[in-house]
Amino acid sequence: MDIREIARRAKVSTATVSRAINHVPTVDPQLAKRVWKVVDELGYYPNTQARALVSGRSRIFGLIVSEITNPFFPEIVQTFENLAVENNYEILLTSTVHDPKRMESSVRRMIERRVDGVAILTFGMEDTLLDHLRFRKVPLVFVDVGPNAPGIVNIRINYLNGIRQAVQHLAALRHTRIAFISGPSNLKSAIARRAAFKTSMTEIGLPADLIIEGNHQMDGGMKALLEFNGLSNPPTAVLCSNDMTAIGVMREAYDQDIKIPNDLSVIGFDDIRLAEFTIPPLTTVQMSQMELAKIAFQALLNEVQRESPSLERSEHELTTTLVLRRSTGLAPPGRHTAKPRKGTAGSRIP
Amino acid sequence: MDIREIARRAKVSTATVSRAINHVPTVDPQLAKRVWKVVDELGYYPNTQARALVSGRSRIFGLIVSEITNPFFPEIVQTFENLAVENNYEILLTSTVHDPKRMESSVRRMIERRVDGVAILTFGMEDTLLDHLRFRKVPLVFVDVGPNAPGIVNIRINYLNGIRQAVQHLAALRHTRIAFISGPSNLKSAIARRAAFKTSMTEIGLPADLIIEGNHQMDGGMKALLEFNGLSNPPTAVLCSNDMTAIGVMREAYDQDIKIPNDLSVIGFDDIRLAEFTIPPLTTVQMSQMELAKIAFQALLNEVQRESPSLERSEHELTTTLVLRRSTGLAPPGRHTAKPRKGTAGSRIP
DNA sequence: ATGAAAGCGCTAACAG
DNA sequence: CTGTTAGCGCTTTCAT
Repeated sequence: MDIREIARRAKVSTATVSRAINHVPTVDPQLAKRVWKVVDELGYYPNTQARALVSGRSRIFGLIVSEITNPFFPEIVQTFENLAVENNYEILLTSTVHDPKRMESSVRRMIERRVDGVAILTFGMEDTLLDHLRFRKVPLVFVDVGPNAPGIVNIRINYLNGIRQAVQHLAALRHTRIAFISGPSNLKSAIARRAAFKTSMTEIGLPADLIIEGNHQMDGGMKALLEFNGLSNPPTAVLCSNDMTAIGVMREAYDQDIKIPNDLSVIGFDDIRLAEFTIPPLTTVQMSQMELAKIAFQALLNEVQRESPSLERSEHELTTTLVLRRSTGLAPPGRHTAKPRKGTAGSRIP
Repeated sequence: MDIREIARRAKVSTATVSRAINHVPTVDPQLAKRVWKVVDELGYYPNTQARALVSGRSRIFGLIVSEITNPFFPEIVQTFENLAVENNYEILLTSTVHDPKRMESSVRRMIERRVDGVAILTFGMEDTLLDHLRFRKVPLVFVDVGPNAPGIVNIRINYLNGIRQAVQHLAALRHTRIAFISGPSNLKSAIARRAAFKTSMTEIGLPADLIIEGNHQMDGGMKALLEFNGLSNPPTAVLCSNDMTAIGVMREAYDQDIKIPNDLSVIGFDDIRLAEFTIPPLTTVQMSQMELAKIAFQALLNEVQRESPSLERSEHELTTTLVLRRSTGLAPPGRHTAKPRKGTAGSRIP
């Protein structure tokens, strides 16, 4: 069942069918009605492959993420899809799973399917790979910082705003020993967060000397808390470079029978959906995944709809902000002496 | 840059280029080498739209889920994508977000993009919608139960196995007051789980009288626990129809200062990634999302690679199994008198 | 083993 | 306003 079949049955030419389907205003309403009638009767759906082939636009946007199982991404993917549906786009989702081969195949898949634009929401991607996309003039959107070139859209994150709020929130609760568990030191976004922490502490005259490098995973948070507690004067509050790290801290605290927020305050970063469901609910710096997805999608759409290619790279800013839940509280009294802490909890069943 | 450009530069016909690229064995190795050289030099990538148009196969599998933000799905999507990459397929991911309009658009999108098969991992989809797919002879895979028709693959879940293990685990820990929080009663999968619970209880001579209907969300679990605690003889263990419900129970227990597992044992269902990260880590019935994705993908691939259309619907079974973590323990002593429970925890800061 | 050419389903000139 | 027709980039007979 193709456009000719429709044309035959509606007794018009294929061109008219095409025009009717695409709502070209010049077509006679009578004919249009006839065409639509047949279309509906036969359950005809245009073949997008053929459309793409002739029009040169696939109406597909690529979306490259690190891994979908990373709780940071589902919300983004969902928002991106919602916008795609609204705008008659499809989304080609690929994940790099931190594997160079998969990064390569992601780019290859984007090119093979002739996507109209790509949002790259993964951190750390070879520049040479991106050149393939750039070479083909595929509109690109980056987070944090991408190559400095025309037609490339950049979403800059204001990490400082939220992290400053977090630090000041803790200070207001009379914490002075505030620690930071960073992300991997080869991640731009992690570096920026740590820098924002240092700045925020310095601003209010507190030393930013309690910093341990984590890995943005739960076990990194667990290990870091263990280390902090080995100190003669452990922190009373811990700010984490992402939520998974904070969850690790809370888990380790649970195992050690350290009460949150009474004995220890914890703040995360990202505000993944899960943060609402932890025990206690996690106070965290929100980097709105919905906002991020919206900005990225809209930027792509602008780029595609623009007649003349944009000559300058554009910038967008996404700010971060603290959301209070229940993992932070007043600094424990007598905080300058290490509180005696129990060992691991007793044996469990089974 | 197209196949003709390659042909010109390699001084062969487009047919030969096509054959070389597709590794047709009859092509002269010399020529093939020449073709590949040019392909690599120019960074040529075949246009999949054109390929699909002429071959009639898009090499795209559709994947319909309820919502990507439901923690049950990311693992499935990731596994599905990994398999797709291995097999040179692309995946068209759509979510219904429980909206009839979106269900319709999901089906429409699948048809427009001419997918080679669809895995429907969402519960509750109009049969009339599916008819559009069936009509076009698109291979379909369902979970639980789909329409009984040729060429439709069915993945049947053995709910009983895991739920029986859960019930018996609790019984072994001397629980006799075991409650169940079900899912929405219009969901086939939820009904099946509740039935499995009843069967399992009856088998060992325990009454299955403590059942409250939840909603597969956190708040449903919270409310249910509240209700149970209003009883003169509240349960000492709660089995939940899914993990989010269990997380709600644990959250409410935390608010009520009920200790898990000391005062109350909790078991979930699904074993979403998050279950490992709760406090305490959640004992739950695992329904392997990886397995499910693998079965679904493989079934689709089989269907596509088969020469003659299969005449009978095929069945696959996925079993469930209990995974022990730390949310279950011995029934509290003197369980037949309601343990006095404190009210909500004191005021919190901020 | 290779090439010429038809055609997949659609859109967009161009003609009328 | 409508129809005719030339391709979009590729695969695949059918000849050679």
